[in-house]
Amino acid sequence: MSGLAEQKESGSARVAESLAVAIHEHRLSPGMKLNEDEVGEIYGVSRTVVRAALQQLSHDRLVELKRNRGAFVAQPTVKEAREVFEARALLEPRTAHSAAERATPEDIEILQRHIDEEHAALEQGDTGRALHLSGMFHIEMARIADQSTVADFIAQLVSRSSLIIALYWQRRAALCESHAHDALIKAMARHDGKAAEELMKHHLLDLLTSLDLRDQPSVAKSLKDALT
Amino acid sequence: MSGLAEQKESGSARVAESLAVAIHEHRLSPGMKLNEDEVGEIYGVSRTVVRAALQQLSHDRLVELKRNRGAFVAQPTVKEAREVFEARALLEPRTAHSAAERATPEDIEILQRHIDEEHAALEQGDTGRALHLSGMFHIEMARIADQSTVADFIAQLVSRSSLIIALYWQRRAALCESHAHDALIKAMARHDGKAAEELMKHHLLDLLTSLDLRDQPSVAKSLKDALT
DNA sequence: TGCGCTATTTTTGTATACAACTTTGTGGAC
DNA sequence: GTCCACAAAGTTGTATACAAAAATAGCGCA
Repeated sequence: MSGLAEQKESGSARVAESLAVAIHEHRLSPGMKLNEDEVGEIYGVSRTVVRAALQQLSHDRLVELKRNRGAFVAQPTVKEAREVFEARALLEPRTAHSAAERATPEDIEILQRHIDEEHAALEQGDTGRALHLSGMFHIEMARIADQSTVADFIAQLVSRSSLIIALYWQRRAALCESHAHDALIKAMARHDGKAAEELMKHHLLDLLTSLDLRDQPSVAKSLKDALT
Repeated sequence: MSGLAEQKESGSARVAESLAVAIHEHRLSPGMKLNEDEVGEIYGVSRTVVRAALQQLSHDRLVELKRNRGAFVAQPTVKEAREVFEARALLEPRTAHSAAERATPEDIEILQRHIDEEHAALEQGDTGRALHLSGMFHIEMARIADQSTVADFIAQLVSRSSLIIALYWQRRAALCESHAHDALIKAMARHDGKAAEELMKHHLLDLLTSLDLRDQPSVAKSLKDALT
């Protein structure tokens, strides 16, 4: 599938996607400087497209742009982490409610496939892929709810959550215990909106409490930030 | 204030802001093509900064970017309009609740000033400014709630709402009857979170029902769209 | 006259060149 | 030896030049 079929997306989209994956997988550390020339060299593109990609990632809050200073991998603070999950708590439970009421058998099938792949990835120890699929589950749910505007917000929040989880992860088992997703899909299969809403609410709470948000991130943006 | 004091923001931010205002004030019609050379000439900047501005506006959903085709002023569909207000209904009532509980006397003062200016603008017939201030009221409320992540979403939704209202506006009086904001500020002054939440919920419902979302937008994207 | 193909023009996508700013390194004064 | 000023290097911000794609116009043909 990655041979020569797709060539439609623009260069900046490709670079942004690749950088986003690298950030999610924690290969790019929070706070790391993203030099435009360097990135351009790596992907074989000019600074023009690198800048477009960085601007896009900046809007997704995966990188922070500082005027005349450059782009840095975002380093969500504890406050920001809480805010992201509070925003999700506002959006996702009622979206799950709608999704449960609207879900078709095909939708359930798609979600079930996501869960199965997630399980497989976890068993193989590929936590990065499991995390990605776990996020896709949430995004797919918003799509089922037929709320593309909310879905866009959720997609952004899920993306930021991945970075947050990578930063503040406390215990591996809490990654997004597929039990929660299993229960959710069952509620959706029987179109039990209220149950889905409650399950999602508690799922997000569990996710939040599984993070260690007591102290500041360990990696500082700069030495000054760390030593003052 | 517009003489020579501020010169800090980048060119693209300035262009984006100016275009956004023009779109909100309906001076740029939905569907209108935004030629990069033309825009650049108007603002005396190169296409480079115009493209950056357009990309930013695209992320705010105020313009639509079509690959190899260019940028067009967004033309929200009826479905999109409903979705925007449904998203606001998810976010704003509970944000108003938090804001009411946290609001300081200074916060109330700021909001009151917004309302006063809004009243003044309405009496002067400057509906564009009134609409802008009305939106600022909602954004300020999210700021008071100390939820900058949610505030960013609300800011984007308010911005899109302005365009939607400009498109689907039915009756002038419904613009954002300041009565609703007056009642909200009173609830906040007495830190009545529950009341603020309910008021916001109904305010948004009123806003939505004041729009004429029965049929498609009247302005076509191009002459061809209109005549074929 | 109407249709379809090709050539031209226009516009966007990308690369490169230059200017402005920030940071860093060096040297001198105290 | 420390601090400040200034110069040098490096990076970002912007403008321009070129390539690729789309829109348009002109022509030939039925």
